[in-house]
Amino acid sequence: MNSEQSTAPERGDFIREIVAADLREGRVKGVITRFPPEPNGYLHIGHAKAICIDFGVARDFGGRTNLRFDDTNPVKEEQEFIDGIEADVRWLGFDWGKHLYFASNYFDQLYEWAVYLINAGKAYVDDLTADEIREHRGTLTDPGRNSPYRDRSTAENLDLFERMRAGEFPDGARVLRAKIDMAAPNINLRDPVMYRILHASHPRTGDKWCIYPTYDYAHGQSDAIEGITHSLCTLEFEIHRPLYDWFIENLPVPARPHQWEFARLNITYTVLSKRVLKRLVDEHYVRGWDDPRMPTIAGLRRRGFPASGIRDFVTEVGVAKADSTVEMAMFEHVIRDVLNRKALRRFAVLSPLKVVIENYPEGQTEEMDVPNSPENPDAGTRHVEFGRELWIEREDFMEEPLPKFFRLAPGREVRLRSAYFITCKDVVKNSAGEVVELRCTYDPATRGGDSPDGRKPKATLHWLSAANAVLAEVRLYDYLFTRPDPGADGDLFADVNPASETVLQGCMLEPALAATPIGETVQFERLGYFCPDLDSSPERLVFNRTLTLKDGWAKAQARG
RNA sequence: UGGCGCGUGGCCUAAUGGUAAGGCACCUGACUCUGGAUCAGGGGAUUCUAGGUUCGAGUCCUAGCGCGCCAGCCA
Repeated sequence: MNSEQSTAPERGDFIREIVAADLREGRVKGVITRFPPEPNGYLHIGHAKAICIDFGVARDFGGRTNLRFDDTNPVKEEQEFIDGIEADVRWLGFDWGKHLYFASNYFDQLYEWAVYLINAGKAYVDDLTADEIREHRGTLTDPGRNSPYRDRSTAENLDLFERMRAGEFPDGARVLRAKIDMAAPNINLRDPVMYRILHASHPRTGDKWCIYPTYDYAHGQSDAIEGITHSLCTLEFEIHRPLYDWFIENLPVPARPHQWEFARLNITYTVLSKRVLKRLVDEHYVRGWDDPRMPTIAGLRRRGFPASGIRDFVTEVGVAKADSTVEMAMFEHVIRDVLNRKALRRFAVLSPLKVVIENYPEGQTEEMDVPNSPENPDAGTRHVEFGRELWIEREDFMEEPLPKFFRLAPGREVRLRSAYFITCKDVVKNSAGEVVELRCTYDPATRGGDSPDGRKPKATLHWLSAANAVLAEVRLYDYLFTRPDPGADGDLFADVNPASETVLQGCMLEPALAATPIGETVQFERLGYFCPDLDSSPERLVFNRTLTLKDGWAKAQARG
């Protein structure tokens, strides 16, 4: 995925146009981008957009992409997240080769450069507390005031900074700040903090450091060290660019990376904020970061959404600078498009209703040939056992059919897919009046699903032989939130959809489905796309519904 | 209120000064052994507003309005 020698697209999104121009006009000789996650949680589909852009742009111009962890805050970061993020990027289909880096690799260099700035009179140690610093910063409209420690001598700054590093001071006692302009209209330029004291051990550097660089100080220089030509990120960092540029211009860095910002992804009926996702996990609204309802990469994977579909979605959405919220329907459309072409068809009955074929010989079975994929004849056919006792979907029968209901009803004939036409002769009920069994007859002349006399039933049902269907649990998923704009009028957590998961027991599957590998999504005919859950085992099959099929009947019903 | 950015059908995106285009969604119809898929068609935009430059403006200029982001020792 990263080694294609391709030519630049003649016209792409605004970022690709910039890159093409930089190449054409000789500002850069090649293209190196980077994907820079902080390992403080799991990646979500918003990150997938960034990943596709970072790796996609480099690939389109024959360049390369580094995976660099921006691990500058050890109190929030964990090895678990590093591992998870690597796995997610890889699963999405991207390869950083040997270019795996960590901002923490540059801690020594960053420290040296901090000293360089102190010597240049452009950084100072501040003894103000966090509250005092905030107070001195001013507001959006009022300029800030200089710290009383702003004009310390270089010698004193050097001494204090060295002692900060040596661990002489407790957390929060002092910080190193860039000396820029406390009256700058851009608040990021009001003497931003470069280093803070954090007596915390780091997943990578252990206890070597007790002072850590801030993201603002570390990011641009890390890009410079790696020779990143185009530092792509989301819009909220736009206002920080002048600060990155200030560091780059005032430090003897080996290269001058340029940052370009694009709008982050938003999708209706879900939320793409690490902070909120973490709360959903911590407060048990979901079972974990990889819960199939989560918009995390791990959740999407577990839910059965193919990586290629996620990539296609990002392409479909495009890259621009205007804030936008994409409808979930667009995501689902792209996923269905991929799955319709790729997914093998299988039979499964989620809510089984017994059917007895009265005129079918007792004890007889047949192997029916059923296509694996009508979209792709090369996928061949498989055998599905037919017998006297069958399961059909409870919803496929109505004792008193509504006007536009085409499926089975007393006296009506329907087709069982790739099998026979059957006609409902009788309805068996229990003492509560519930339908528990249908007595039907079949037409032996319709074997395979076609009638020699040209009869065409208005409905075709999926079915399973009661004798060999296997039992499974099936989990149905719906939107995580009840409204397209969760939290828009108040508490976001009050908008969590209480019916986002429905667990069905006693579902019947085609026996072959028991061997479906994790990671494969199949279509249960007429029902939707499903995949085995991580909880699934040969002893206890568990399937997730990835997505339903588009359902005109359900839509008409909902419309009334 | 200061700074930065952004305003194109319900949603996303295109146009590179020359007849506002495409996808999603929605609505018809055709076809169909998945009420799926596919195919054909349809409705829907005074390009935020007002001025200006120009033979010609979604695009350039000015002003206004609206929205987003920034006052972490988070990223």
